[in-house]
Amino acid sequence: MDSVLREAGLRVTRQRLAVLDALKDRTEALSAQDVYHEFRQRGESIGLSTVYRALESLQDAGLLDAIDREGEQAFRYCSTGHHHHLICISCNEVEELKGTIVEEWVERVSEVHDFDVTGHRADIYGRCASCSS
Amino acid sequence: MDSVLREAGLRVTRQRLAVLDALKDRTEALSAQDVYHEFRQRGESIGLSTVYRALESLQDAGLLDAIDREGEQAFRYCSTGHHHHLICISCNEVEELKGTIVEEWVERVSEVHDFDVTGHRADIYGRCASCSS
DNA sequence: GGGCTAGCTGATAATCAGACCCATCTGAAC
DNA sequence: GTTCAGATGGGTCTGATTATCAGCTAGCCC
Repeated sequence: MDSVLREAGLRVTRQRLAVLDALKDRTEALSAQDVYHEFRQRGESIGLSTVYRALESLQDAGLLDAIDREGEQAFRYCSTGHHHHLICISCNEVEELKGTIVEEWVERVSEVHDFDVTGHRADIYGRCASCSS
Repeated sequence: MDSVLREAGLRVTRQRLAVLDALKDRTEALSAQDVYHEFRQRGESIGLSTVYRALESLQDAGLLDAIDREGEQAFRYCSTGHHHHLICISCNEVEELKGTIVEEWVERVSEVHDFDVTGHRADIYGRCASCSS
């Protein structure tokens, strides 16, 4: 676990490891507030600012993906490589979607519109099988 | 202009007309704050809450499209019918993208993952031809 | 192993979009 | 014209995120 941080050029600290650990092995996305409160409930000490900073640097390092939630950002430990998300608005469960259809679309649009594309987002929201039953 | 509001089941008020007017004939997206400050600078009186409410109800009525901007929502007067956006991060210019590729993708994913889809977003960000030169 | 220092932490304050409240106002239906 | 549900304004509140800054510490050098 240390190595992932080190490779990303980040100093290995207790707090970063704790944040990474809280997101690892989870398929749902958590916001900074979620993570912070989870720590507090467990009696672990961490600063709110630190949680924000840890999430940001882990995202920059490509270890976490940010997911837009109504009014706040949530983060998920994701595989590397570009992908999209299937997000359950009920339980926050997130599935990764791999594939090239969207990328091909972006490529085509960028050419047709003479647009210098810097990014795109394509996410699907809804209810997962267990939440919609 | 009145008729669009009336058809949407909204009462025709000076403020709603003003907000609609501020967005109409513009291709870029404006946030509630943008709209509010534009009014204030012109010396027109309107409440901030009213701007928020007007934008919300106009969006609900399908007259405006919401666009996610870093930390805030922006709105654009858009054609009816589902479409996606090509957003210039430099000048906020927005182009509408029609097409069914994304919808087909969503449809397929929804079936494969047994997901009750309630919405999706597929927007492309970058620099328009004139901003990238 | 000890010291040094850039990078990190944490508490608090500041900021900023947006929601809420409530007294007042006004379209529009009669 | 009267009526009143829906709309407005603005002040206050909330909740997420960012800035500040003094103190701490990981990791490098000796």
